[in-house]
Amino acid sequence: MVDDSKIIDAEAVLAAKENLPSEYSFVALELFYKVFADTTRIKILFALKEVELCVYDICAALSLKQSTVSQQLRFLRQTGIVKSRQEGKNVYYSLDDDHITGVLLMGLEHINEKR
Amino acid sequence: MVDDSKIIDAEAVLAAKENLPSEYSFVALELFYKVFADTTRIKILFALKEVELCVYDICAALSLKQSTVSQQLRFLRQTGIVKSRQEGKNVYYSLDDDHITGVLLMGLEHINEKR
DNA sequence: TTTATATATCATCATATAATGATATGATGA
DNA sequence: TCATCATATCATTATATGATGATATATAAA
Repeated sequence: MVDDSKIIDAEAVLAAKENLPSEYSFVALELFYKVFADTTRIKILFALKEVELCVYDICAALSLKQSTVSQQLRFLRQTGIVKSRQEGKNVYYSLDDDHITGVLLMGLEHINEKR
Repeated sequence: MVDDSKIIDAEAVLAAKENLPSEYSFVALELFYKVFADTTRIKILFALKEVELCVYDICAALSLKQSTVSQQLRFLRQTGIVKSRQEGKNVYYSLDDDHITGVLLMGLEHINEKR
C-alpha cells in the first residue's frame, strides 16, 4: 500500500509514528466522540445537565418521539454516559460521567470562538 | 407529538428547557464532534500533533491509502481543524486549532479511566 | 515539451445509523 | 384480572458516510 522509498521526510514520519496510541485506543476514542456527534444525543445530554428526568419528560422538553428518545438513551446507557433509576412506572435518567458536562462545555466554547 | 398533560414533573421540564443552546449550536456541536468520531481522522490528527507532514508521509505513517487520506484532509481543512501549506509538489498539513490537541487528550483520559 | 510525481477529486459501492410506527414488556390501579 | 400508562424493543426505511479505484490537476524534472 505504501512505498517507503517515496517517503519525503523519514524523520518526521518516525516522529509521527512514535507516540501514536494503540489501535484499541483509536476505536475507543471513535466511540466516545460518536456519543456527541448527533444532535439528538447532544440535546438529551444538555437536558440532563442539571436535572434528572424521566423518559416522557425528556420527550416533552425536546419535542422528540418516545421511541427516538428511548433508542438514544439505550445507546447512552450502554456507553456509560447516563445512568437510570426506576421509580414505579417511570425511569429516571441522569448523567453518569463527570467528564460529560466538561466535554459539552468545551465544545460550546469552541463553536463560539469559531464564529 | 407530545401531550403536555402527561408531563410528570413540569418544573424539571422547564428547568431542562431553560438553558438549552440554540438549534444552530446543536448542529455546530454535532459537526465539531463528528470530526473526532472516525478512527481515520483521529489517526491523522494524532500524527499531526507534533509534526507537520505532507500527504504521502501521512499515508506512510498510518498505512492508509492516498485517496482516503486526501478525502479526510479535505474534511479537516473545510472544518478549520488543519491548515495546509504548499511547497513544490508537496502539500504540508498541520493542526490549525489550538483546542484540537486538548480535545484529543481529554478523550484519551476518558477512555483510560473507563477501563 | 514530455514525463514523472504529489495531491485532489470523482463516482461507486458497501456499511452504518437515525427516525419511525408498531408492538412488547412491565408496573400500577381499578 | 383487566385496563392503562411508561418505557423498551423491533423491523423497516431513508440517509449519511467512508473506502476505494480511476482519473484529473499541477508542479517539477528530464
